[in-house]
Amino acid sequence: MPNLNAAFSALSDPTRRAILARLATGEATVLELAAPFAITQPAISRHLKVLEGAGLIVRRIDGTRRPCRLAKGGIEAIYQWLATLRDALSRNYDRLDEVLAAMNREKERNGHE
Amino acid sequence: MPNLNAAFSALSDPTRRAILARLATGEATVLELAAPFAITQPAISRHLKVLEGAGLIVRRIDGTRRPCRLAKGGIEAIYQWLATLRDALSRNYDRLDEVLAAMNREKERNGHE
DNA sequence: TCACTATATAACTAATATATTATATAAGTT
DNA sequence: AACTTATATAATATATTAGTTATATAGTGA
Repeated sequence: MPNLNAAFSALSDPTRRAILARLATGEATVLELAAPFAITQPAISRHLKVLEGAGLIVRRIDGTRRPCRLAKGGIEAIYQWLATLRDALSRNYDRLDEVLAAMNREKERNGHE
Repeated sequence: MPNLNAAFSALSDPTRRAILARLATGEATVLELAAPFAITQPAISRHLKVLEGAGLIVRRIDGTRRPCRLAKGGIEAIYQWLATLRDALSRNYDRLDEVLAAMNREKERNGHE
């Protein structure tokens, strides 16, 4: 059971989503990740800490560098949660629409606006 | 372009995720959605407002009731964002692992710890 | 050793979010 | 009309978050 709270919360920030998108193309160091943004390095370090805490990235040590990459497990976990919701929705959607349509038809018959 | 910030932020709250899971089984009113939780009705109303603002649910009017259901489009949008990230990750994952393994082998050869 | 580079942490500020209670609104019932 | 039910809104307290600047830590290389 991964931490969905932390993971979705981490994803709610556009800077962090951009960092993840960048990491989808491969490993990168903190400064490399910081480069495209107009915010300071400490701010990026904090974003990375959030992403790591949420299980969305992992880091390794290479001298003074801390290269980051995506954590497959964490991303898969939230993907699965959403997939489950989406599937349940799809399963019920047509039926639900039918029910609602029927209710509307009934209202019409009863002379409601 | 849906509002990913709002959508992921909405999903970061466990009460709201539980509400969505409940709605995956079909429409429900505010009080029905509030029933399982130990928080007040106004708090639930706010959660629903957040979910609606994020495009994850829609509401209709039925007398004094405001039945809610999942908004297929919003859920599909974030699902797709995650699917894209996941796919990019999968595409790079094996190759990346190979690169990292190669780097480690090289380090070993160079006598690093 | 000294200076430089890469990153992290601390202290602080400003903005945002969640919950509560109290109250308003509007529809349904008698 | 009066009472009840379903929901929303306002006011408020508290907690969390994201950013800043300043500083610390730890490798790297001359």
